Amino acid sequence: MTEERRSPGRPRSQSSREAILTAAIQLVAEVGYAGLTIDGLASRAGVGKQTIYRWWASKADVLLEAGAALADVRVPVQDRGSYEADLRAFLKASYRIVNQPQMADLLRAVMAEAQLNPDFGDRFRSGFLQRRREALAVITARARDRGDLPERPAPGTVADVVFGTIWYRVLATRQAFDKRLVEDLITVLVPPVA
Amino acid sequence: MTEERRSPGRPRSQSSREAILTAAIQLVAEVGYAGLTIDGLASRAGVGKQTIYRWWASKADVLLEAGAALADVRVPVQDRGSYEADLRAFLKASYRIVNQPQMADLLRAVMAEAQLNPDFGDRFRSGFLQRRREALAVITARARDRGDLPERPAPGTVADVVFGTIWYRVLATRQAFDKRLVEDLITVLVPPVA
DNA sequence: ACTATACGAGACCGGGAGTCTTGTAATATC
DNA sequence: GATATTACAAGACTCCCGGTCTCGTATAGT
Repeated sequence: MTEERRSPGRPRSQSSREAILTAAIQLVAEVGYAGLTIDGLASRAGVGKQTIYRWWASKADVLLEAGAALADVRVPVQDRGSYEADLRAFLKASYRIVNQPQMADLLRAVMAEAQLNPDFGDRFRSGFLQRRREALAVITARARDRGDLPERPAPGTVADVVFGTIWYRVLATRQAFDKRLVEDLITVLVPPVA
Repeated sequence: MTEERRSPGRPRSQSSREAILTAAIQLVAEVGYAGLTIDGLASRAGVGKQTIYRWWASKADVLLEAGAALADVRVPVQDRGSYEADLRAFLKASYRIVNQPQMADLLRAVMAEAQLNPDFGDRFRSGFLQRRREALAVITARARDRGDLPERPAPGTVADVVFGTIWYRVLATRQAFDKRLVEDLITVLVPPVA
């Protein structure tokens, strides 16, 4: 599909790219997002500042790409037979991602930057948040076809509740996203017997 | 209760304090939190920078205090007879606060800063987020006494779901917190018949 | 060979955060 | 009233960081 037309000139250095992504994840964990500087990132990665600016629009875009690599644990959307089973699988995959060591710090940094930098905010919403909602929408759409989906709340509200609760724990209470929360969310979103 | 022991020296200027809080709210709406500078804030308020640094630890602390003033619409905790009625009153009061003109921008700024500045994050959590949770806890505790509270989810999860969903809309989707969401949250949290 | 692009290194500039200084104003105590 | 104490507005000052630019070099296609 992506048969890249090779243009003349020196090609992009993949080793530099990976060094930058790795250094970004490390540095956010070490010094926090506020302490993360482009100079520090460049020196840790052993690259020139210009190499960062050439490929990314901001520190946050570097982190977003690093996070995508860190979380390529694809959220499963296979049919598990029922809305409840599908939802449980989705939630478990989500906490597997969120509970990765440096992932919470990374998510906090990226969400913060999205509030400060409107352009990045747009990229973050359309390139990350929206994709997560669409993954969940596959599950609710299937449940609707199956006749499995409760009347209320609307699928959009399901997404608001699921992602809202997870993000709130990451940003606000800093509690772990544990299996207990998975079951509580299912209790709340899947009607008892119907 | 607060019979302040007056110390010698010129007292704090209340007019400067109010000018700073007002200017902070205006400027966040005008130039965004990222564009809000201490110099700009001081000059808009007609005060010296030192006056800001003397009373607040950061821009975000100014905003937090300004927001408290803006939202002194106290969330009602009167007993309305049932868990559902109490919860509905709480949610309606919450959206009345969140939907104030400059409130969403202010909340976004403060939550972002809480991720960047750990010290402010602690103050924000204990001085704001925790208080909101406690207000809601009054309602769930009363429901428990009344025999009105569902077994699941636990009160803590109720708070996670309520505040999480609201914050997610503010930070992520930027959808309005409307009456539709109030009813959806009640549908989700209050069991149909019990 | 020639052109085009990327690279690491680092100089450079502008702006904002935070501190400090100066001269003045307001209050308590004597 | 005199003195001590604290707050005030204004602005100078330093430091650090983001972002751009320059330089010499490296790696590709033509």
